[in-house]
Amino acid sequence: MNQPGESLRDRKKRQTRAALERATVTLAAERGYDHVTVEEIAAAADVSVRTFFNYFASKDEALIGADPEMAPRAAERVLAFPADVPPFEAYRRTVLAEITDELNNARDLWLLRKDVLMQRPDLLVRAFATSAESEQLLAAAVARRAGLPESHTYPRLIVAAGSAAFRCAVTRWAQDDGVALGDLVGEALDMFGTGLAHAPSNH
Amino acid sequence: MNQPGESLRDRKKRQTRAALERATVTLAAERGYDHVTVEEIAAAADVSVRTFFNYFASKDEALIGADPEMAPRAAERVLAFPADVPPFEAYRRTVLAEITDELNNARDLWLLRKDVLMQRPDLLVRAFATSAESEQLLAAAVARRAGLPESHTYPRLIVAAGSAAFRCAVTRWAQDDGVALGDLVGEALDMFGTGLAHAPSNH
DNA sequence: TGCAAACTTGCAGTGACTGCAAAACGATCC
DNA sequence: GGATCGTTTTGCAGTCACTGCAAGTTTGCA
Repeated sequence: MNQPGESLRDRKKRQTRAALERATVTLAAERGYDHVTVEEIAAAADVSVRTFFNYFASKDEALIGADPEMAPRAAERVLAFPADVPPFEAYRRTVLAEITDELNNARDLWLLRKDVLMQRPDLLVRAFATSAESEQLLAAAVARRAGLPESHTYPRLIVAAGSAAFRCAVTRWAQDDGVALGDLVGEALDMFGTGLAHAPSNH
Repeated sequence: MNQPGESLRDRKKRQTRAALERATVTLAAERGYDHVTVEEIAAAADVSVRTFFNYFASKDEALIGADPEMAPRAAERVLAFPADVPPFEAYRRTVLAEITDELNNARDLWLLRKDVLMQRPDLLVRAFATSAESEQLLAAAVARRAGLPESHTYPRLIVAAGSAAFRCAVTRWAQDDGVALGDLVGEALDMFGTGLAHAPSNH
């Protein structure tokens, strides 16, 4: 018995991963990130500590909910846009689409993460460290769209700009209330698109 | 007895810090970052493990040689440019000046670091996580130059772009041989300055 | 010389993370 | 409805980064 692409096993794995992510975020939001041990997280998700580390390489990763499928999916998205969409624009739309999806699926978790990240901004950066290979994958996709070699600086900068935009946006999102995260990311990416050389006026 | 700004104590502290940094980088380059323990590093620098952690909050920090004086110094530099230099340009020149200084003082260490970072690119990102407060400080300086409130996105993006540019540049520097790091960083910052919307042609 | 402040050190403890080998579990084939 | 095989979970023992604390040592200064 085996639905194409979703066996019992697969379903259980997704559930376990989700439970661990959720436990990490909620506990961290309640008591503060480093007043929660992996042992407690594992207990809350009803698995052993060792299993926690089978799913996430670190506590940091679990907090951010690092999803191994995200990078390949995003890369596909980048490549799927019609040929006349410029590479930066394709990347921009991909990022915004991913964020929209993510917030639709797990807005509550992000609201909790916000609280955690507000107190420990470094976790945001640290969490992105994991994604070195993900960045590589995305950069390759952007490079292909741009007709440039993978080794070129441009696609890497685009991807790095995406991380930077996201980081800044989350930081602001955590401070200002009532702004949509997607809007903030979009705004930041626009600035990267048009260039930082000219300062915006202080209206 | 006390030269203005450089007592015996201060000198010793700088020496210890430098010795720890050097020991970390050389040992990591020789054997690989995670085949070196803090205990060994401390021994090589002739201090106790506990002292290591009095100087660096983590092994990562020691590898990168995180300098607590760098951020304030850079902030001063940003503010020191004549008033007609636009904020992004001031930041750009500051970054390039810092890199030049750093390479002049410790080029050998950076060549070793290059090897380590080539094998563990995530360390570069992780090391930048430490500097959350440094970024804050720099962003404030840029904001002041731009006549914008500290909470504005623009100065934060500039600083984030600086990190991104540096990261990308080091990565390329580690791969291509015979390029100057400063040039790579300058090139990347120029792209951020003029905007990423238009892809460079593949000559 | 002697006191106070700043540094260094050892120690004991916590907790993240890993490798390994055994047990539990799910898929598959007869 | 097993027997079997690959996958996942688990416990366990061990390593190592990192912390707080309470001496001990060194430096700055009067």
